[in-house]
Amino acid sequence: MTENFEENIGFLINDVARFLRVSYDRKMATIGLTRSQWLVLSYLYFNEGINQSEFALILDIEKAPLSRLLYRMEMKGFINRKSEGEDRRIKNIYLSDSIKPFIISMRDQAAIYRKESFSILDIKEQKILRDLLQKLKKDLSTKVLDNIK
Amino acid sequence: MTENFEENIGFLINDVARFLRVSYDRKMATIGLTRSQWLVLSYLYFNEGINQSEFALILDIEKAPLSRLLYRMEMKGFINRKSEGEDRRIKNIYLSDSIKPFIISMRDQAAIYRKESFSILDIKEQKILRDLLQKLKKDLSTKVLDNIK
DNA sequence: ACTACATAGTTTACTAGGTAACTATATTTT
DNA sequence: AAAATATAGTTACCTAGTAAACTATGTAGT
Repeated sequence: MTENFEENIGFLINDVARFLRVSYDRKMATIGLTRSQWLVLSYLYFNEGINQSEFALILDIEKAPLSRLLYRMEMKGFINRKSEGEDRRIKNIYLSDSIKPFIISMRDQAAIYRKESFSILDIKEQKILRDLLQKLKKDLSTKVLDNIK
Repeated sequence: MTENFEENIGFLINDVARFLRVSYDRKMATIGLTRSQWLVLSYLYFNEGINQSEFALILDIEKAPLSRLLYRMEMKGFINRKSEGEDRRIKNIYLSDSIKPFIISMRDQAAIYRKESFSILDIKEQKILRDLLQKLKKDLSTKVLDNIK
């Protein structure tokens, strides 16, 4: 093969992301949550009352998939949505009382899992990786915006 | 927030992977292909006649989504599947004649796009990133297997 | 030969992401 | 004030992934 797929850095990033994602999902499934749901709950814990449009920006997904995700989470009783301001279009999102006690331990589990997942790299290597990824992410996000406009 | 999401290396990897994925998908959409379809065609170009189970292993996805992906690609006339061996369960996959001329230029476009995407990092940094990711991937894949068994 | 097990591929049900088109409500322009 | 435009959120349709249950076919054990 003229082009080496194993060396292809684009595929590599996706492979690593998928490994993390899949095994993370499996862990979270044992407590009845998906990765996306866990993420939503974690962010909400520090931003209760945020509206959907702002939340979509923070999570960096489109409003449409967020709408569906929140619908599912509302059905499961994890969150509630309220139109409470002057602007009746806006829905603010709140954690349900029943879910709050779980969030801290959920975040602890996630931190342990993350530590395990990256244990093959020493602290120095992890910092290098983080710096390179931050540089890349920043550059890619401006490039994506350039292409849209 | 006690936990810094911007510094979280797990999220970072997923963010970068998503940026690459989404803008890649947009590029490929202009020539009527999705990223998965492009990948299937590229691999097939060098492995015509492979069967679905082997192909799923190489692509590292489950047989179920591959089955659907190949179905869609067959409907679009990109590939054909033939049961030609002794074992009548096995389907071998071939590129259609009409698609072959496009594959080279498709791969060229992908290479250009990849070069652009990583241009913010110099060659040395790209090598460091690739090495760290390969190390991580190798370790994660064994960890995933450990968790399954 | 018959039974049990294994394998190839498909189908179904779920989560999750994208875009596009839509409704309802606000805001701006004229 | 009315018309045009913008924004918040939803719905519909697409791709794509996991998992589990299924069909059809092969293989191995007894």
